[in-house]
Amino acid sequence: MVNPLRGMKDTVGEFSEKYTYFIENCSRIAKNYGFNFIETPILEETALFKRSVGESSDIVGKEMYQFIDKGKNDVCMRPEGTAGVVRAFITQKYDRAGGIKRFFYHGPMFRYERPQKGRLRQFHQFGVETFGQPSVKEDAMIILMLKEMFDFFNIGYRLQLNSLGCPECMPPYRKNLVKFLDETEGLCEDCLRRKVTNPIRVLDCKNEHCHVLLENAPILLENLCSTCKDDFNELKSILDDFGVEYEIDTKLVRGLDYYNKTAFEFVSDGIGAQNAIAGGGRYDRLVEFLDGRPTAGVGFAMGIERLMDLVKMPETKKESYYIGALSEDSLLKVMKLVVQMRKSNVIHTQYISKSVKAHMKAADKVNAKYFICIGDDELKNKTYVIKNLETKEEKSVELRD
RNA sequence: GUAGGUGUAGCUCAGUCGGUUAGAGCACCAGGUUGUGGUUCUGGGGGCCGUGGGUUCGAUUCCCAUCACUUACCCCA
Repeated sequence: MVNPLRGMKDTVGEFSEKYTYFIENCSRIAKNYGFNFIETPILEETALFKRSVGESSDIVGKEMYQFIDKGKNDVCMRPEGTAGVVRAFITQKYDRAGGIKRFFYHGPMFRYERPQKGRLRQFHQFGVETFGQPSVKEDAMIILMLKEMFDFFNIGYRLQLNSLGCPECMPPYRKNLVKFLDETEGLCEDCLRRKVTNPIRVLDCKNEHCHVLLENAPILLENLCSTCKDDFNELKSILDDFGVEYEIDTKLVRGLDYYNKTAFEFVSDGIGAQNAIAGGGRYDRLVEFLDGRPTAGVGFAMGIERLMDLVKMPETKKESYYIGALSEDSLLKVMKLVVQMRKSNVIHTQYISKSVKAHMKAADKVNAKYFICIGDDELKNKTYVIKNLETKEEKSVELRD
């Protein structure tokens, strides 16, 4: 027997129904907010992810499905969605055209990690990206959109907010932080490495000992330039106005290198240790890092698998038909009726003749609302009966050729 | 990469202090007098007890190894 690879799951059964339901409704809401569907390739040049997600990130450092293809290209299966969308934005020369573009996407992402609850090697994200809109009002708007999606599915969450500053205030802060780290003894190995590669991520360290050492570290949020500070305050005030609750987390830095200014994460309790259900923020420099014209960007991604346990499907109302044959002679007639009715209805059937009772049991099994059976009597009288299985009402209908 | 937990029917799990033919519930199929369902009743199919080795007269059970799944660390969605 061939098993699926570790950390890879089939989309099938109940999960498949929820998945479709989720994508359909998120897509609908995103369209209402002015976003258009985009799909980018799963395979991209490795350089794309190295330059966008960042070599210092764990994702690029150790979690990528990377290989050399038959054309000797160094390629990767995408570990996240933003890089590809930004690349597509530049490929289409939208950066040169100017204006505002909004995209939503969904599909599989790949990271070579140890699977656990809420973490797979192939998982699925639904995400959005806005290009060319530097206003913090857009940041607020996509958070409101995310809230609307979660509210639609009745998913509880906590929103955590931070600001990562901009090219004006981040570098001096970073210098400050590195100085502090240099003076601090006893940091864990990872932090010593991060101090060089990406010092901001030291703040994010889960090591308890490091936590204690970092208590007096300079705080990013208190060292923002006036523009960043104003923007962050405006974001908070908009969210207040819309009644969106949030927590400020000065240590929220996120694992990807491309974020600046607004960074946020939606977390949910009770779904295991992997509790981030959505994350996003602003990435105003990313387009130019990837050789496009400087263009502001902001977006988020949701982890679909992590949300599926929290999504409850609405009661589906019965509406399908079941049509069965009572004799060998009526089988063909049943098939004709089935094909004709399938033009506008969901029809279940079976290719064998059997008793009314057996057919009705089969009709119940597929959750049909209406029941039709055709046997020799029906062929002779040119009529058949439609039975409503819920109300038990029966209605006679003419059987046409 | 590290640590714990679990592998028995399609699914959820019992069980064997080592001993004849390995069980239940659910699901599936058939039937309950010859054309009216869901609940019920009866019957049926279906298991190399994860894999390999060791101890033993005898292993699904004890021991070792291995693989898979799972949870957690780490990191993230």
